[in-house]
Amino acid sequence: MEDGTSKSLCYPGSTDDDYDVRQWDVREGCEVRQILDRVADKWSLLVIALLDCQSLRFTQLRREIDGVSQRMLSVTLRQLERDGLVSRTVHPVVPPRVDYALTPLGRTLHETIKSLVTWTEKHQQEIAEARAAYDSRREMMEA
Amino acid sequence: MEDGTSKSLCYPGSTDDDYDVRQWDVREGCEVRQILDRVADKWSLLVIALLDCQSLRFTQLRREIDGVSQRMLSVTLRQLERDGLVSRTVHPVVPPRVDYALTPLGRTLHETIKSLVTWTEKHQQEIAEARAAYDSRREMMEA
DNA sequence: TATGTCGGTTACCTCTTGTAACCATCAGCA
DNA sequence: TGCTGATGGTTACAAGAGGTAACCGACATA
Repeated sequence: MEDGTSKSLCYPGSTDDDYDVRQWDVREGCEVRQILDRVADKWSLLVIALLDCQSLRFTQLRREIDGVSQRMLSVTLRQLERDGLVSRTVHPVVPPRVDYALTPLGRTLHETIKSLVTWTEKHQQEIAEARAAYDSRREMMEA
Repeated sequence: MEDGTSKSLCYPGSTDDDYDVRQWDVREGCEVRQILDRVADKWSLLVIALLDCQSLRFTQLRREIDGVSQRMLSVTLRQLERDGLVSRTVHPVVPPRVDYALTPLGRTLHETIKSLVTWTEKHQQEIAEARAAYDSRREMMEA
C-alpha cells in the first residue's frame, strides 16, 4: 500500500528539456485509471449530479437524463452500484419500484462532480467564443 | 443569455412521487452537455492534469500518458485547443517542436480536475472493497 | 545510403454504444 | 375474459467511437 506512488501533483523546479515529467503513476489498467474512467463517464456524471439530495426511480432518471437509453442507464447504474457509489433499493410491489440514491461514498464524490458541472455552466460562453475563434481562424487558413 | 436556466443544483422540499425532479436543463446536444463530454473525457482529464504547472511537448505527453495512441492524443489536444483550454506553440525548427500548455481558462478547470483525480486516489481502496463485496454477493446469488 | 527524431495524418478494424424488440407481473377497464 | 399500460429491466443487432499500424516531410547522425 505504501509503494511511494503518492507523489505531488505539482512540482516546480526542473530547468531543462530532459527531466522526468512524471508526476503520478497512472499506468493503463491500474486502479486509479479504471476508477477515473468510471467517474468521468458521460452518464455516470449526470446520474451522480442528479442524485444530489434526492433518491430517484429508474424511470425518473431516464426521463431526467435526456438522451440516455434504457440499456446505458441500466449498465451505468449497475457499475455505480458495484463501485459502492449508488445504492439500489427494490420495493417488492407491482409494478416494481426501484430507488437509486447516493451512498455516503457517492456523496463525497458528488462535491467534485458538482464543481465540474458548475465550472461548465460558468464558462460555457468563454468556450463557445474560443470555439468560434478557432473555427474562423481555420477557415482563414484554408481560404 | 439569461434564459432562466441557472436553476439551483439542489432543492429540498417536495413530498411525493409525482413532482418535477428536473434540477437543471441539460438537453442532449446542448452546450453544457457538449462541454461536459469534453472535459470529462478520459484523455482530456489526463492531459489537463499533467499540464498543471508545466508545458509539455507532444512526445512527452505521449510518453507520460500510458496507453494513449498518437491519433487520440492528437485529436484530444486539438479539441482542447479549440475549446481554449490548451495553447499550442509551434517552434519552426527541425525536427519540429510543439509545446502544449494550459491557458488561463484551462488553469481554472485544472483545480476541479485535480480534485477529481485526488478523490480517486484517496478512495480507490474503498471502491476496490465495494467491488469485491458486490462480486462476492453476486456469486452467492448465482450459486 | 540507411536510420532515427518529431509531430502528426490516413486507412482500416475492433469494441463500446445506441436502437429496438422483448419479457414478467399485475391493475384497471370493457 | 381478453386488452392495454406501467415498471424495470434484458437481449440481439447496427452504428459510431476508439485503437492499430503504416506512412509522411525535413533534417541529423552514422
